[in-house]
Amino acid sequence: MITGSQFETSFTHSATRPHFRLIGTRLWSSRFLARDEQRALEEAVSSSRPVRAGSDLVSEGDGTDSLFIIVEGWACRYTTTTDGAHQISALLVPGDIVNLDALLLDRLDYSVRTLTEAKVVALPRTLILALGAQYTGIARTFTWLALVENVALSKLAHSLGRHSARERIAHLLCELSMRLNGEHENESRFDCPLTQEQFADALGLTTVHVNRTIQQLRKDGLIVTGSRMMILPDVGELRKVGGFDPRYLHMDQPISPKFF
Amino acid sequence: MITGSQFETSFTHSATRPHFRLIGTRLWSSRFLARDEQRALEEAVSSSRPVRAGSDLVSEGDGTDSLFIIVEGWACRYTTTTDGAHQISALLVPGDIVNLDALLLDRLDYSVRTLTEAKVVALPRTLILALGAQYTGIARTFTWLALVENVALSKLAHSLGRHSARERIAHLLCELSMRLNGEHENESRFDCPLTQEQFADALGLTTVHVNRTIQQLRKDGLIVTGSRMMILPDVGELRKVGGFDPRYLHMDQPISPKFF
DNA sequence: CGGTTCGTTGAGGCCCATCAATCTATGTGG
DNA sequence: CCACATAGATTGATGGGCCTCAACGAACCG
Repeated sequence: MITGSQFETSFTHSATRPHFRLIGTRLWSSRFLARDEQRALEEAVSSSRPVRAGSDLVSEGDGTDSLFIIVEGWACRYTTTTDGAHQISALLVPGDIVNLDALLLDRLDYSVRTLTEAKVVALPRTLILALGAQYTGIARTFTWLALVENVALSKLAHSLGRHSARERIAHLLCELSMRLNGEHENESRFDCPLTQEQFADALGLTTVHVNRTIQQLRKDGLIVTGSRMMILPDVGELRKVGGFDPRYLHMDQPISPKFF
Repeated sequence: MITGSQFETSFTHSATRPHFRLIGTRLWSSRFLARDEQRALEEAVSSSRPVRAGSDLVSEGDGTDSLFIIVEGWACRYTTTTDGAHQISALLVPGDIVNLDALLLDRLDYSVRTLTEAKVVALPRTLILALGAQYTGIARTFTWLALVENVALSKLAHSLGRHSARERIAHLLCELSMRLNGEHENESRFDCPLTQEQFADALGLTTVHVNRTIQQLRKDGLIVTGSRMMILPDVGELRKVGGFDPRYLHMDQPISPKFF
């Protein structure tokens, strides 16, 4: 197991090839970033570092000196209670920030573990804070990212509190499809490395019940699964099942002229 | 029902008595605020405005021009799905910010309704954004607030996904006790206006089951309820039942010297 | 005094958990 | 190349936590 502090020491903050690493990330596509602010962030990011599957990027209780961004692979944020039960609070795919909280909280309340082999880059916290003090757009971007995460967590709470197993699974699959593939009317397919146990931990269920419910969805023709491949033949129908409305993801970034 | 836009028009932004309104709020006690930044915020806040119980402060889909802070009374953030089920994602007590998301999102993904008569003050969004651009501490404070809300929502998700009804109720009561009264070893009591239906909506349960579980907690001597009064005779024991660890609330604000 | 809100109680049943076993795929070392 | 180990998916039997439906009681109020 890799603790956060051991982990980040092996990053090199070379300014040699700083470009293009952030392109496509949530961070990069913020509507609040001006061109020079994007460039400043690009120069703050470290080179990418490979991480093995199943290792902890950060652990509960850590104070971490860097924010990490997933460049390749999947990870998840999760909490553990005294009784040993896990709850995954976020699935992290390429472009997502791993530990936004580390920016201003000196104690993390969750752990983050890779679900596959992954590559991550690091942004030193103090550097981001300094950039945020200098560039308004950068400060706003990180606040915006935190607010968007809030919305996603509210949605998760609603799903866990008020939806059946079938609805929860359908909703999660619609969300993953949207985040990975964007808007699709009909078929959508993506590489999904999640085990049924991880589905269970994300949805507040047991693996047994996840299994049976997925079988039911398969039988209904709503999903098709191959080895790590997830196919949603009819996204529209699956959205109805899960009560999925993509707006909460705030993936579109329309510029309302009179916003400021 | 009062929509957000109708609502905020009736605020007056007089600079006559700007002091003391924010004292005790989460916002005010941020460790990131310097003295002059506190003063700048004080001057940005409107006079307080009374709101009737059961009225919506903001509604899903709104774009709202102000942030509201509860000065008196209780409210809740909640989401509704197509099938009509409610899920409360946050209980708001005096000092809490109602709609932090409105700062940078142009579409709210939840509604906020007062649970009692209440008084709120408003902070115009554009003014906060301007202050955030000018004062680093103010920008950081709002980011910090968003991050702390993140942690609370993760905790809620864990509770909904992995805890029994008994544990969820115990946990919520411990949280409310901590937020309202601070740290208590033994007895803690507070005015609790929540109906059992609202408990149910906050905990992902039905009113019937909340009722039976509360009765069990009463029988076990863990809670005593009078008219709107909630008494926790043994907070320590109740914390064990709910698996409650107050650190996630981030209410203490220790200054780690080398944080920046 | 009738209406409304909220709390309480009972009967019945389903969704999902629990426990445990089997099956399959993958990988690893001899 | 096979024996074996391991992770993950699947299946069955059983039970319990929580939901549903429905009714009633209690407190408050115009």
